[in-house]
Amino acid sequence: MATDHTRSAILTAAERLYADRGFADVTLRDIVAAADVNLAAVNYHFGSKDELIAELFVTRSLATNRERLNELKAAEEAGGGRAEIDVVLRALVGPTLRGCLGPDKQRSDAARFMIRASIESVPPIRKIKNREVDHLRKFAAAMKRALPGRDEVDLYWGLHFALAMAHQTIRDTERLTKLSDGKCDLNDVNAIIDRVVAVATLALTTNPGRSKTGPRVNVLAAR
Amino acid sequence: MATDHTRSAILTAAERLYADRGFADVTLRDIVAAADVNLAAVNYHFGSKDELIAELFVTRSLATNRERLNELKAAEEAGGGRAEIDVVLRALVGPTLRGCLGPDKQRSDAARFMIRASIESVPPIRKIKNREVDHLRKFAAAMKRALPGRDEVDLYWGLHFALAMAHQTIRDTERLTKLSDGKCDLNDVNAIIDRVVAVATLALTTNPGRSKTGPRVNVLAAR
DNA sequence: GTCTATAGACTGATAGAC
DNA sequence: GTCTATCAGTCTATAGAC
Repeated sequence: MATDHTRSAILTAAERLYADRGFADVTLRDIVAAADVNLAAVNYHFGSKDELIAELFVTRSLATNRERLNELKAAEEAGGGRAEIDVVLRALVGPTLRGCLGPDKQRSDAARFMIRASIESVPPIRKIKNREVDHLRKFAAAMKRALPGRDEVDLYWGLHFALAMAHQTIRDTERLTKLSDGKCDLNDVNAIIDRVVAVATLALTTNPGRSKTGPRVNVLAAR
Repeated sequence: MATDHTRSAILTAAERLYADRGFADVTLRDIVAAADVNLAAVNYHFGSKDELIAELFVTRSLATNRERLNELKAAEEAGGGRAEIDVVLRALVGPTLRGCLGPDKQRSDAARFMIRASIESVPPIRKIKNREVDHLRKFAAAMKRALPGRDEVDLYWGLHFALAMAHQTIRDTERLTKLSDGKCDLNDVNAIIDRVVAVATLALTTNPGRSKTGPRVNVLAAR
């Protein structure tokens, strides 16, 4: 523990470099040069390059998951063990979106690292994401409490689509900005959260065949 | 052109290997061994590993884009220059989803390669995807014709969310299957297309503050 | 224990003979 | 157009100094 400085210097430098230039472009030699430590120190402290990336990602995603569960728990306790569906969805996508988007967040190394992890999805990160299912089950359960009458399959699709909209917005900020010629404001995080929650809530609370326009709008219960 | 066989042998072997094992795990030496050609042939015919990947991806995604535009054009001609919004959205997400999901498609090298490209998103592929905006503008225009009264910003968000749901479904098949304990059928492509189109259509055709359950459901026009 | 220095195996890329 | 030989650069592993 005498020189824990080396370990944290590697973590700090790696997070910044990966955030700036991506996983493919940054070598261990770049990292140790920026951290001003020896090359072998990475292997000594983390075992391998992949484990270094995994440690960075686990730290940040554990924090997000904790925030999500805190929001959910607070909402359900306030509602006597049951929260409205839009509040549950807000607890699911809010922390992630707030952590990755927004004007000043753009400068945080941690935020930019998580965006990068979302875009590039290298093997060590994919491996960790696959273990996320247990965490999501808690939200599926809360959604079931919020909408006890809804078909279980529809709930899973609703959860899946809510995460899809949130993650794609983080991942593809640039494309939406270009496509809309800057008209879609990606800096107003709260407005984005509202949009995602609203669409997912609507999909989960509208009964099949109720739309006023389309002839075959079956919402979540298709076919 | 005497030995164009070498070139196509490399393409075929590379597509299969990348589909099977991902971009990170497959080396040029693996590819030339499978194609039974010389190592230097890859650099001679394609310039670099990245350009080989780019060529594979461009070929497949051009085919999908063509299919999308054909569907859109046919629908708008049938409707006298204007198609219903759900039909436009179906032309947008249908070809991609049909190309990547489904029971037998799971065996096609091309389909599995495109899934892999969607998941791993290596630099050469990201570069190509960034040029996709012009293609999407045609769909934004068709959506504007379908819903002339709708705020332009809402249309862009609707397009963005439709693509988000489609791509995440392709990317994260495994997670949804695990989360739902197999209850969500990822083999029924038509049902999935219906779901995605239905949610996106609903989001685009419902006026703010009309939901029957939530107190603050503003759909796409948030804040 | 902590860290340095160094070696080894592998990668993509290329020069030059054929 | 094809091939051999070889390049510089990468990650990983380890022997040994502090």
